[in-house]
Amino acid sequence: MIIIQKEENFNEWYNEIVEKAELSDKRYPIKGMNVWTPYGWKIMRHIDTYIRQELDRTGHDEVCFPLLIPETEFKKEKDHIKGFDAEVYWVTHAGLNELDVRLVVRPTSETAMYPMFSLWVRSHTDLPLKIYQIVNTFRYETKQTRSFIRVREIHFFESHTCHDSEEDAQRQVEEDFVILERVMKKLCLPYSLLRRTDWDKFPGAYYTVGIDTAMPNGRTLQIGSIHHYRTNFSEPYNISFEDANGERRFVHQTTYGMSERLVGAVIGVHGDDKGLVLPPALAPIQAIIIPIISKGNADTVNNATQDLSRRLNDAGIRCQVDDRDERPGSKYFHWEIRGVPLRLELGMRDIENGLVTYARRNDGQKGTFAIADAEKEAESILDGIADAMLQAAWEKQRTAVQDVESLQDPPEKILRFGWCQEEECGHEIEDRFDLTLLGTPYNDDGYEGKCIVCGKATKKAGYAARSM
RNA sequence: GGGGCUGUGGGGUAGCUUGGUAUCCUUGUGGCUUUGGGAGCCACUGACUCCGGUUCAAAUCCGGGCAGCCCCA
Repeated sequence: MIIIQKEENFNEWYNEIVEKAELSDKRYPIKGMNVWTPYGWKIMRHIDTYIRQELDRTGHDEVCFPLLIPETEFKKEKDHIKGFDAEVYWVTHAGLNELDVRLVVRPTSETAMYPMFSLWVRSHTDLPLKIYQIVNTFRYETKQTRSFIRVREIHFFESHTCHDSEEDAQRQVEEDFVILERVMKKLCLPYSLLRRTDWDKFPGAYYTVGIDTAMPNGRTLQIGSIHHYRTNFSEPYNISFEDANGERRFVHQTTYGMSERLVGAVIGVHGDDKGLVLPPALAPIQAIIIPIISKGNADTVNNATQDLSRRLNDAGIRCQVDDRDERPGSKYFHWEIRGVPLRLELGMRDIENGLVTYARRNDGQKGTFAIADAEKEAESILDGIADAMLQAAWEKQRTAVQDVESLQDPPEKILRFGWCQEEECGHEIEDRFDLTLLGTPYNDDGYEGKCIVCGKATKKAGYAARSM
C-alpha cells in the first residue's frame, strides 16, 4: 500500500515509489551509488534505445571512451577544471605504487575525447564530426542524494560534435531540439528550454540551454542540457582543421546530454497515489493479463489467457500473464504500483461473451473489447494512454508557471517575470529569495514588461524556481 | 564548511535510561482451503552497522570508523 500522498509530501512519496516499484536498490554501501534492479534497468534501457535511434538517425556515431582521464588533459581548459575540481574522484594509486600522473574518473568526457578529436580532425572533409556515448560518469555530490535525481554515479548519454563554423554548430543545436522533442514524446514528458545565465552555464561553454521539467512540488528538475562551446575547448585541445583555402582553423563544438534523471522526471510527473504510472513506450510490461479463476474453470481460463498473451506479444505488445496463486485484487495493486499501463482481465464471464475487460492505469478508465480484435484494440488503447499522458503532463507544466510582478512572498511555483538581463539584478533575485534564476526562454515568447528588480522596460522574461 | 540526530531479520519497528532469554507487523518458504479490488489457518527461515574498549556478561555503557537523515552557511 502506498501510504504517502504525492501532493502532501512529494519527497517521501518519491522514495516510496522507487522502493515499492522496485526501480532501484539504494542499500549499496556507497552514498549516491545505487543498484539498477531489473525493472528499473529495463525502463532505462528503453530510454537509451530511443536516444540511440534518434542520434543514429541524425548521423551521430556511437563510441566508447575510457573512464579514466589523465590529470594533465583534465586541466587544459581553465573554467572547466574550476567547475569540476570539487566534485571529481581521483585515482591516485595503481597497486602499491603512487601514480606520477593522477587519473580523474570522468565527471563528463570533454577532456577524455578532445585530445583524440585533435588527432581525428585534420581536414574540413572530416567535419562535421558527430559522436556520442552512453556511459556512467562520477561526481562527488556532497548534498543529500536521491535515486535517479541526485546520484554520484550517473548513467547518461553525451553527444559531442565538431563543426567548421559557428553557424554550423548552431544548426547542430537546432537539430538537438528536434531529437529532444522526439525522445520526450516517447516519455510523455513536457519541458522548457531556457538559456542559462552566464554564471550558471556549463564550465567552459559559450552558452548553455537548460532543459527543465516542472515537478509536482513546484520545483524544477533539470533533465538535460545543450551547450555551444564555440572554440573554447578546441583552442586549448588544439582541435583544428585545414579549410578549403588551406588555412588552419579551430572547430566550433557543441555537446548535448541527458541522464537517468529522465527516469526521475517520469516518476515525478506521471506517478500518482497508487504508485508509478509508466508511459507505454517505457513500460517493461505494457499489458498485464489477470486470469480470473473460480472452481472448475482453471484450465479454460488459463488456456484463454495464454492464448491472448501469445497473440499480443506476436503483435509487438510487451505482455505477461500473472498466473501467480494470489487473489486478483492483490495482483491489481501489485501492477498498479509498478505502473503497468494496461490491465486485462479474463474470466469465465468474459470468455463466454467473447470479451476482454480492461483498465487503463493513467486514468482508471475501464471497459471491454472483443477478444477477436485484441491486437488492434490493445494497441489503440496504449496509443490513447500515451496521448492522454502527454497532454495531461503538458497541462501541468503550463500551470506550474506563474507570472509575478513582485517578489514579495513568491508562491511555491516556477516564477516568470521581467528581467533586464543585468547580472546584478539576476543575483539580487537569487540571493533575496533563495531561488535559482533558470534563465531566459531560448525561443522568444513575446514577453513585455519591466525588470522586477530595477524596473527598466524589457522584452525578456526571466524564469526562477527552486530546483530539486 | 558548521551543528544535531539515527543505525536491530528483506522492509518497518519494540527493547537501550537501570547490561543477562530480542517484541510486534510485514515479506519469504512449505501445506490446506480460496480467487471479478489487498484471503484465512498451521508450520518454518531470517536481525542487534563495523572495529576496539570496559565487564563474569554488551543491542544496551565508552572510543573510533562507515552509512543514512535533518538543520544552518
